[in-house]
Amino acid sequence: MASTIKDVAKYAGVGVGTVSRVLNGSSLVSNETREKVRTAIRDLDYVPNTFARRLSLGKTLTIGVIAPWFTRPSVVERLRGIEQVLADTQYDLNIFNIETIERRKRCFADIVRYGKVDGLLVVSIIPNEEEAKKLKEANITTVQIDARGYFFSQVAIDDINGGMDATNHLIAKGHKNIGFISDYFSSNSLGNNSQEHRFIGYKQALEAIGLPIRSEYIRQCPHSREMARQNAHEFFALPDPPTAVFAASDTQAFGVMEAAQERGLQIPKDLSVIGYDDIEISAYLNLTTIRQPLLETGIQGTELLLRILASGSDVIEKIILPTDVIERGTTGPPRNLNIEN
Amino acid sequence: MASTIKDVAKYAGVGVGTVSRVLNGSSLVSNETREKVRTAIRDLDYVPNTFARRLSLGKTLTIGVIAPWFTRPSVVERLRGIEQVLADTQYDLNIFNIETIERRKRCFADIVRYGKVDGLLVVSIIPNEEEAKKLKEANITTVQIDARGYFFSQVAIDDINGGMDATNHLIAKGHKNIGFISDYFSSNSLGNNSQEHRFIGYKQALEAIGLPIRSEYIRQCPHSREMARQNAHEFFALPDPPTAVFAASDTQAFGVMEAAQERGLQIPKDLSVIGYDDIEISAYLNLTTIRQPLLETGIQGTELLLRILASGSDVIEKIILPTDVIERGTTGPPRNLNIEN
DNA sequence: CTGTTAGCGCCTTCAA
DNA sequence: TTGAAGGCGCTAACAG
Repeated sequence: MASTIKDVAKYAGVGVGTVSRVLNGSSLVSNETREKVRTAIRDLDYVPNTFARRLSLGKTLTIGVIAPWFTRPSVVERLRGIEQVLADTQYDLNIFNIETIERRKRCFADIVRYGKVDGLLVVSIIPNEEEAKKLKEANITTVQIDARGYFFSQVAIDDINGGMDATNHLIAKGHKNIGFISDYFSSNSLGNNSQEHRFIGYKQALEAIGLPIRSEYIRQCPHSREMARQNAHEFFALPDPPTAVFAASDTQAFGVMEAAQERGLQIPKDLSVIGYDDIEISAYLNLTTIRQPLLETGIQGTELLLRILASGSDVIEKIILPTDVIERGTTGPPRNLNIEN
Repeated sequence: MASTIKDVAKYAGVGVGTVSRVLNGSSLVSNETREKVRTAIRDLDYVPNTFARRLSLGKTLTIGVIAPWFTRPSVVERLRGIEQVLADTQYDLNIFNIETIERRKRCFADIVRYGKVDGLLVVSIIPNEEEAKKLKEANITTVQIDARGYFFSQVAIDDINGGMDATNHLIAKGHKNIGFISDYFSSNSLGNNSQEHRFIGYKQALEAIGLPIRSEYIRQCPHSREMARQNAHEFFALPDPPTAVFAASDTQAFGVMEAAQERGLQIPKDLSVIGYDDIEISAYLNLTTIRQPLLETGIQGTELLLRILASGSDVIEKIILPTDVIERGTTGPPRNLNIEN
């Protein structure tokens, strides 16, 4: 059924080597022969067997992606970008979904052990030193997406800047008492520092205009609406509660909004809320937030990996993509602004 | 670096054939030899090269998944189930994301052309007759998930029953005027008939208790909140508007809720709304809905495919998974129930 | 420029 | 029960 390179060679009246050469774009073929081979390929509807090719080449021609929280919309969006660029290449995609720490360990171990990928895209987590070392020993070209770190090239967001933008947006509205809720800085021990960077941005924005960093305004809790809700309630119980809250993820922003509603606070009159991510529901719930170019990180990360794979370069390249403030209905001036002035 | 079957053979003092035999669990090996080989494998940390294996076997040992709307939470959940069971097998996973009709055509064509998969999982769409024929000719074992049809084995939901349950839930609350909004019955020409089945369930439930099927209560529109919103407004403008609406997807239910809000209708006092799917936000928005076991369809579909691949059976097997009514805050008795009685 | 041939690593006969 | 050898389809080195 499926024809082989031999069939093509026979049909075109040439040797298999020649067919292989035109297949791989070698310039050492006369135009005439090349044409003969091309028509043979077309006539026979020949498609090279990738496995034979890989075996012979000693390459896997596949890119692995290891990503946690596979179900989160933000991750899916990145995967879409990755899939999109890989679809037009000879590379296959191999997805490793990490849901637990054990699974993470096993994934990294398997990847180097089975040697089934030439390149690896690590999404939203930072390989630790040991993992990085093994990856390099196994000669697996690695690029990180949505995480900083020192070992590999990366495509990331400037989370410090994003955190600063969010905070400045609130400051520009007239807020002085600004709360901050985020996930734990190194959530799940997965080693992503985006949360911390957003916090640093928050801090720097406040410091820049001489506002105090008040520890009672700063909270970390698991990445869920529910936990954010509980923590927001503690904000409201403060003698001098914040008039605005910057949540380091939209999901947590929703928790804050829910708590506000339960407390009878109107948004944005009594409380402003700004999130981070701009996931799909955020527009629906009218949340002001920081948008990051999710799809784009997937695309650029993959292109970067492909580039490195092709060039063999080993300089570490860092691409930083910008964030945008998306202003919707959950932020406004604080209620008592006019009274104070 | 990576050791080969030859290294193992030499180390164990046997021939490569023997190593291959223990690798593949042949019984034609003495226990003693088997042990020798096993320790050799362990000592050398040997892992067989899958590509060589595949080439030799003439099998791809990979499962393809073709799925539309890759970004929808419901699809992601199914993929999770698929990935989960495949992770413990020798099979690789190859995902084809369909976003347009052209892409769909190309995917099906490529899959048979390149012959890169042994088995195929088709999610939420029904292969048409031509596609089915080609798949069979190419000897690609296929299982459908979340779609009915006659060509292949499948794991699906009983959407008729689900539609009936949704409608009966409304009826039990005392509603007699029940609207129905769904996607087009064959949306995007992708050939999924779940929408139609939900409608059939709706119709049967009404008929069962002698309620009329009123065409002005039935609307189809693109799968989006916005379009559902517009259509809901047309419901409300009716001289005798429905007191409850069954939306065939949660997304559309949100559109109905939004319209109700704009119209000043209180939910569930003035209008009951029930959705379908139980996607993640639904709990947050307190939507009563029909839950379907998404992850489970992925798991069972994959297991079914693996089973067929192993047995070579060609009887068409259909697995139907149940749905559940998840009652939350958007359904209640109609306002005028007490007046009427 | 082109044909021939030796692997790539594994599985599977075929003898022994 | 086991070893040796041929072949899966392709690439690359070698000779011409």
